[in-house]
Amino acid sequence: MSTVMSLRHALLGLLREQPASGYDLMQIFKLSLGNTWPATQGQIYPELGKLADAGLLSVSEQGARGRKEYALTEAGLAEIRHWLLETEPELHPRSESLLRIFLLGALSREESENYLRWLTEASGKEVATLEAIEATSADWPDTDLAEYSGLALEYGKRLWLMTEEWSAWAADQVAARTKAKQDQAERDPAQEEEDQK
Amino acid sequence: MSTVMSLRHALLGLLREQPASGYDLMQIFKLSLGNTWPATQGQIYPELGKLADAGLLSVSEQGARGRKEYALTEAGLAEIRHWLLETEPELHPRSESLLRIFLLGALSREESENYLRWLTEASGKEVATLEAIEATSADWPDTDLAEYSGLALEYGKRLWLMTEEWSAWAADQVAARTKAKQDQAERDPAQEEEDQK
DNA sequence: GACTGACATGTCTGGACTGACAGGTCGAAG
DNA sequence: CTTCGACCTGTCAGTCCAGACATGTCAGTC
Repeated sequence: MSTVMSLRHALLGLLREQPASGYDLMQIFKLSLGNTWPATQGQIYPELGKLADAGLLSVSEQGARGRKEYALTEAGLAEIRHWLLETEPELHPRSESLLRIFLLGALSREESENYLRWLTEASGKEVATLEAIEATSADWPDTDLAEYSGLALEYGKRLWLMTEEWSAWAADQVAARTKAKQDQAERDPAQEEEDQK
Repeated sequence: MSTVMSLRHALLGLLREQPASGYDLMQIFKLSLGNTWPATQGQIYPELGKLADAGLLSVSEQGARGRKEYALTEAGLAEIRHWLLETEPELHPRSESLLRIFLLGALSREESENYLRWLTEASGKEVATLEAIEATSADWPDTDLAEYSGLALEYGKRLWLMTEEWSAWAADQVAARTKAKQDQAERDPAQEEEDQK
């Protein structure tokens, strides 16, 4: 009950704001937490059941169409606090993006540069998206979730801005080295074939 | 064979540089890729077997103590290239760090601020670690992996520097809001109890 | 000649996650 | 009155992965 499995904590955290059904939570995941912690039905419904069994949630209301509304219990709140305060954050998660960088050597220099240029563009779009969200956030309700969402939003903006700058720099680096190799090849044609490989 | 499972690509990528055994690869993972893509024995050995069965690797040498050295095949290289060029990068991976920010509202303001201050400090240490690694990188061999590792290193540095700055800013934000709420409470004592909760 | 430490390979259990499938209800519009 | 779309709940097969466990070999040294 302690290792990773943060879906559990995401659900508890959302239910801290207000009771909700599995269906409601799916919508919320799509709109708000989806980028941060994707989750599908196949996970949410069983997990809600387990959490209720464990006493971290209670079924606060049974509605139409078999709707079950869950509410956070004291034990549930304690579990969130325990996770935040007493378990160590994972500072080095698996990073597919970084892995791709490490493997870039398997491509030609042109292809690598293209990839990095594409990343620059994609990062710029992410920044724009987040700025658009920020613009609508003025009329958010004054809840804790909204306040801390604002901090998370700022983090996202800085992250993508950083990625945009870095990838532009990295693409330039690759391009510069391509050129250096070409110059070298002109000076010493015997090397040329090997460098192109 | 196409969805995620990037351990496969990490292994293929490392074997692109030179043939190695499962044991060798474990050491390399610990030292170099470990922060980016952790992997354990329990995963590496079965995966090598599968990759060899699929023809993406070949057993290039059988040594003492049952040692099996694997080498990348043409099909293996093609698979790396396919992954890099034709599969879409996951731009929004699960982020435990961000999830923690979203849930910070479950803590008191003091606790939240402490967490953010701790993060500032931890980020600073990460920057220092990466700078130390960078200092030793001057005498790295002049391979593709080394070149692209350099780009990845720079990414890491910028990421942690950004995190350091952001978390310091976020802690200040929380502190400022704490103060604002206190001032308000002094003006309107009836609200005090609710705000402290 | 016995011990130790690095070398080297694997298996197994159990939890997390994806993507697809399956089934049922209610309100409103045509 | 029927049909459609939104609502609402779940299951299942297959993969991925962590952590622990099990097994054995070789080189050097005391």
